[in-house]
Amino acid sequence: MGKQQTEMLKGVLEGMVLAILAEHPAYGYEITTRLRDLGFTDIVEGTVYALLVRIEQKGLVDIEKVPSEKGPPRKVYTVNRDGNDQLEEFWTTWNLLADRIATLQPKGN
Amino acid sequence: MGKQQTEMLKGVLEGMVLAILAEHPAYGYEITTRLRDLGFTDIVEGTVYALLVRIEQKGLVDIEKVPSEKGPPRKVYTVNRDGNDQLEEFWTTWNLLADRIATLQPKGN
DNA sequence: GGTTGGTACTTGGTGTTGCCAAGTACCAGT
DNA sequence: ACTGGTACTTGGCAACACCAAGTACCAACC
Repeated sequence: MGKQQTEMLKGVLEGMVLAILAEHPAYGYEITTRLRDLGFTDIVEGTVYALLVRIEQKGLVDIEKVPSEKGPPRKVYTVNRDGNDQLEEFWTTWNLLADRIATLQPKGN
Repeated sequence: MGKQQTEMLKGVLEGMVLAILAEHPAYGYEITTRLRDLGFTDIVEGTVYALLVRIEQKGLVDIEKVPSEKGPPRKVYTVNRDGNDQLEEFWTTWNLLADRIATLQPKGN
């Protein structure tokens, strides 16, 4: 996919990752593959890890290190209270935006 | 609205402006007020003008200078062929994204 | 007749965010 | 030993929206 989707992801990817983590705790690599399964085939690992660092620094998640049998230890992320608040805010903002944009879309017109 | 919406607008605002221009040609100040009417009350003038310069340089619009009775001459923008292509691509990308995000939203699930 | 206020566009700098590219580390199977 | 999958890190880059201030033009007002 082109640059267009890249730009559109800005500000959205964080919410998506929080949403994924809200389903159940997960670690970076797992999240990446989950996103790929969702259709975001060209989201790069580095992007996800950087994002995880960011939401960690914002204090939206708790972290636990869990040893893996297949490689380095996993950093398992769990959304905490602040993370849930942020996630809710994300959904309201998103829905608002989506509604407004729908107004502009020449579909039902 | 907060930073969240700001980030979400990235890559979306351009499409919205193209969509507005596709309804009928318009000039910067007009587009800004139109966006405000749509609910984007805190979109700043400077942002819109900068965006217009960008889509002009990308060759997505044609420009005509029209004198105004109330101030400096208006730069009236019209979407051209490339602009329309871009707009269509915007809608498909947007709809795809919206669908995928809907998957993650714990509403109908 | 200078000042205010609305119209209309410009410009330079900033912060956030996702991408890119390369690297580290660990382990299993060949 | 070597490849390949798992798992995380890091440094530099580009795009985009915001911010702040400025220019310019005109009408109306006191």
